[in-house]
Amino acid sequence: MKMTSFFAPTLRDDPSEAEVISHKLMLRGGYIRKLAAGIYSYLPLGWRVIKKIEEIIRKEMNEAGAQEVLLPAVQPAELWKQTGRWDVYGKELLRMKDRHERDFCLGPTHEEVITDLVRNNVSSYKDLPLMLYQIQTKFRDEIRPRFGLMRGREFIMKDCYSFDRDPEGLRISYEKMEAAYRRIFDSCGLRYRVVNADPGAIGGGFSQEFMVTAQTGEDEIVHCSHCSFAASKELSKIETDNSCPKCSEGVLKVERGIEVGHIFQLGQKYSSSMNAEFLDETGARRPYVMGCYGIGVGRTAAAAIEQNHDQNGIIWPMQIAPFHAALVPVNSSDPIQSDTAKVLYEELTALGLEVLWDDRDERAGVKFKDMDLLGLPVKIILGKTLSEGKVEVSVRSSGEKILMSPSEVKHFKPFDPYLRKRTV
RNA sequence: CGGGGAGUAGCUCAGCUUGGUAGAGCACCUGCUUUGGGAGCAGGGGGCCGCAGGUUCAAAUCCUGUCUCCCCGACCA
Repeated sequence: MKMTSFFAPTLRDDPSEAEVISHKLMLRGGYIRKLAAGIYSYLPLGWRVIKKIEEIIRKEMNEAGAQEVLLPAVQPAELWKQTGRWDVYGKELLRMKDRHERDFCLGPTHEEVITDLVRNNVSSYKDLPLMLYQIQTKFRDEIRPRFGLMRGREFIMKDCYSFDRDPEGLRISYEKMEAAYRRIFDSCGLRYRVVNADPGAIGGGFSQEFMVTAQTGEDEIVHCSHCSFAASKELSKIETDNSCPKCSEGVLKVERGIEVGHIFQLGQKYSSSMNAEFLDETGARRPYVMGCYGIGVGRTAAAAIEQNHDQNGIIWPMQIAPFHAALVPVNSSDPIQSDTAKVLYEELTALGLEVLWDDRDERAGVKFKDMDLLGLPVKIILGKTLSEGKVEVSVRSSGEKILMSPSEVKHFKPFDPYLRKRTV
């Protein structure tokens, strides 16, 4: 993509409406724009990041045996009345009426809809287990939306639901999901902890949260300095600096985190109230044993920024960066630089690499500042070293700069996983 | 919803106390110079001062109402 034709309106000043770093940087970098409180447009850069995260999620969900569906965002009140949540959910549920004065709501979550779908179309134990997921825009009329994508009212969420015949089946489905979640956040290049949590309004029994660690996180996590023990602070009621209840070798420390995923063992909460049942081998009717598994996609992007940034801007992990590299000819009026840029751009792009070519007629400083703000993992700089036949490859996270010939750029290690493998 | 703060150009803000008909920096457009970390000079475009009403000869400025946005609390991916 050429910068001159790319829609990425960057700002020099922090917008006054933004308080947290991810919100500031996403606005400044031209990733998002606000339409109303807690409601944002994703600009090309922001949408690219969202799609990267979504693809990682899809891959792991599919491999875990879940199948992708897309459920309606607009849902009839009747379903919500069956589970009692029409009255319980409160003002967070955005309600509306159609032209016939029938009650509807904008889905904040989809337990009712998915349970309805499955009860109407699955009736035998032979069809279980079943795992279905979707990636969709949710709406929750939060009392106080804030921090940009961190807590929006409209937000993109991956929600997955498992249907099993018994608690043992649920345990297996849940463990598959937990493992898939670990792979997802690993693949996103994030550091995180898995903590035992309070199921809250969704209900059910056991639940765990996936917390991306960052000093700016809203939640406090107690974790062991020695083993993998971790719990949310309010739930654990454990004092810090005590010894670990699990391994007793480590000492408990507090850390801050951002909740990006939450997985629940729901049990029969929804299937019972909605009469969602299957027939077992004996012909007996039994309610499904359910689990549900959510990931905040936009929040994951925001959390990645909270965890990975510096004074100059975002530092994306390569896996979810909107582009793998920035191509920066320092002086755009230098024909050697622009010719080399064109050749390199075409070569790298043909190999499958996503390159943002800063072909603007700007001074070097402007381009460097902008590319650092955007947080692209690698800058390929064509400048004074070009007279010696070298380009400079600069790593955003470490500041490391490596001189190499233009033809060597495609062999730069960090690009490896993203190169289209050619059949020989 | 309770408490606090703010709405003036695309962004950051000044002007408001003491009413006299709107400014700066950045961004944008044109020209010239410049080209390795947010350049310089010259010229230019852009704002019914959130909205409605009131006071006044006169309102960005004073008064009333209203909407929106942000921060702290309860909620959550």
